[in-house]
Amino acid sequence: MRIFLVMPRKSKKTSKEKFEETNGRSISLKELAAHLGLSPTSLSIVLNDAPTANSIPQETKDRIFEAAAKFNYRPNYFARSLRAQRSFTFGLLVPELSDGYSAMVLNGVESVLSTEGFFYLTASHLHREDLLEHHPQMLIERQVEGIIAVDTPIRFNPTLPIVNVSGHDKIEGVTNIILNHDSAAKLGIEHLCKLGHRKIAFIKGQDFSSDTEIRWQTIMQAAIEKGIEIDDDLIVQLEGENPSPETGYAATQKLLARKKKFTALFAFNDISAIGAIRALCEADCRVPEDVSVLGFDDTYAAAFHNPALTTIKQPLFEMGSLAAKTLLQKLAEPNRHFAQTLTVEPKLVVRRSTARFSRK
Amino acid sequence: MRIFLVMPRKSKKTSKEKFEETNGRSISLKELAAHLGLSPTSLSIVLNDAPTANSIPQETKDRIFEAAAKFNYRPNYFARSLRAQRSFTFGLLVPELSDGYSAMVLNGVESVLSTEGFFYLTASHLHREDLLEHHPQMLIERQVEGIIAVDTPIRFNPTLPIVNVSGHDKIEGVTNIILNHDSAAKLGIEHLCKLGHRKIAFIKGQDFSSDTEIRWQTIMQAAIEKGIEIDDDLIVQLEGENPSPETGYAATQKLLARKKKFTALFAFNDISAIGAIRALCEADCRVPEDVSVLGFDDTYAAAFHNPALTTIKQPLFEMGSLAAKTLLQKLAEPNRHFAQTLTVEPKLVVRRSTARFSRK
DNA sequence: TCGTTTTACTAAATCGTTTTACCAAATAAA
DNA sequence: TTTATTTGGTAAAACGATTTAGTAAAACGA
Repeated sequence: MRIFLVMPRKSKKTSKEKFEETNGRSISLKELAAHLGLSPTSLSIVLNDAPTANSIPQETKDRIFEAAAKFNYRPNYFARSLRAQRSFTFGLLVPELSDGYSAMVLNGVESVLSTEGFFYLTASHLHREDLLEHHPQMLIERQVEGIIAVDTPIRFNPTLPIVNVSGHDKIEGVTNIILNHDSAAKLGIEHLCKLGHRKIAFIKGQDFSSDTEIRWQTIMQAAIEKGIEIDDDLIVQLEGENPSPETGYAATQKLLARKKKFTALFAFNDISAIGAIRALCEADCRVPEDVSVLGFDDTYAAAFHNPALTTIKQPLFEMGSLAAKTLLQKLAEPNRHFAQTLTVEPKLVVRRSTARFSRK
Repeated sequence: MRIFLVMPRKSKKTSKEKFEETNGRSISLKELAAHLGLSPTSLSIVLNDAPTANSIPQETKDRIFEAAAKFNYRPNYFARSLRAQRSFTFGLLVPELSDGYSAMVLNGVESVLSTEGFFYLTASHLHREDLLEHHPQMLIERQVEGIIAVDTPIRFNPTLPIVNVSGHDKIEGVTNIILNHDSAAKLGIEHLCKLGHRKIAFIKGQDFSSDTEIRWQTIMQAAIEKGIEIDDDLIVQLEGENPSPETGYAATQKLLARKKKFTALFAFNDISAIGAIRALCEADCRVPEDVSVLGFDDTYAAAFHNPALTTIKQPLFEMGSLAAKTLLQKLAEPNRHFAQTLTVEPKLVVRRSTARFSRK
């Protein structure tokens, strides 16, 4: 079955004129067929360029195309989907939209889907366990053909193709799109090392974040390789679901309360780095003169923060578009075996929040 | 027709167990009916609690409910939608997702829709004229029951209910949800006045932003009322579609190049205020000591910027939920007349980016 | 007792496509 | 001339629900 996304446009009428021609109601195949004195079957065959269409003379085809254009015929989405058992729709599971992270990924997803005639339904789970179970069910009921999860644990039976952006669980049938965390950690640690930092504090992510564990593991590894000692007192963790810098602010206050000296802070992400900078400022620590702060993600907030954040960039848009492309491929080739992980590369983006450590 | 969103849950089986009972495929009404030795009609009547259902004895009803629960029966979305001519879906038109503004509105929309069994399809137009025409068509083809537009001009024939968040065009059938811009402008201007500012610079929005014109008009009005003179040389306008602070940065550089003195800057939104602060910093203007900067929107970025932004808060989440509620009402009461505009109130949020003007 | 109403259902139409299975006429091949 | 193939279509089934228009039996009323 060939899906015709775009009807041949011969006439230059505006949508308004067409609207009036069809009296405001969209025309059905049956009506169009009646108007042409042909059967719906013939129209369907011609409009979809089905195999049988070669036996239909060009002249008839032209008549059909012309009428379809004139009446602005569009196949009814439900009828077609019911028949074909296809929805041309994906489900998107995200924690929350306004954190900057998911939105960037969605942009990438949409950029691919819109050229393929696909749409997507979004569901935010807010890290709530009940929604993590319920939303996927609802999406499946809506007949989505696949699911793209973003920073979301898979708490349901994967009966359809799934791509998980920043997913780390190895589940049959689920492709994870992940950052090369080893590289990311090395980029971060080496950058701080080169600047002379040895006492580095860390903000770990919330337990519910998919990347928390791997990021922490790789950072420890990279630190060991560089001979950096990680002091337990210099580790704090984000708490709570607030998608604003608030959590990073609170965590850093806790860190400062311990009165242990550190010259650099490696935050879990840009959002928490921004919160951290606020806490540091309030404690009369200058960034970067007294403490260097390193973010993660490179969301829009990073470049224009004051001071501009040095950060490890994740190619979020590309991760979104890769997720969409992969899922489309999975649909196109259901029997092909797909890699369980696709890896993308991070980049160090040096701005103003990190600086050489100078003993005072 | 009553739509049963939630099936009675008698058994405590996990979704996985149920999955195995039905052999992985979801069961159809016909199959379920055959299994019970009844007609599909009877099941439909009972499950939907149709008027005729009173003539069915409770015992039979129980059998039906039980079997439906046991086999985890779900009505096929396409079949039901085809028959009922309903999609339980809205279309959302946004300029872009990752600017913080649209995402907050979408959060509000989703919070309402998810309790009503509705989903939404998102389409980003990036302010491109072709997409402004094309996307609504695609959404309508997908049979959305209504459209919520966010900061988006209506370039199509409104054949279905529409709510436009921050829309200002008066179009029959379109309800605009707008901020009380008079209040907003007054809040901003009065705040700056009280702090002693008289030479105020302004960043206007891009021409494509729905709020640009009204915001500018109301600000001028408020300035006149306060006896503030607006110097043409102190007005700059955002240019380009970049959703990052970049545009505000560029605009402010242009402003500074004019070498005209000003003590406060009223930006079009938080994003551009953040860009402006960067430009001011680079020009060795301290914020707020030398120049006060006032933002607009109160997105997540505002509170934790350095310095924290004083801003005019738009209740974006509420605007989204109000939009969703209104659109649902429009569907429920197609003949009722709805107000052409619904107004929400701004709030002044005083933080650190504005301060008293002190002559040096 | 007869007619009416209520009870407990069901057959068939419908929503708007696509697909399968066919048919009649014309043309080509043997 | 007969048979096979191509041409140019169409009728009907299918997708999976809901709804309309019934029907047969039981209960009720007069």
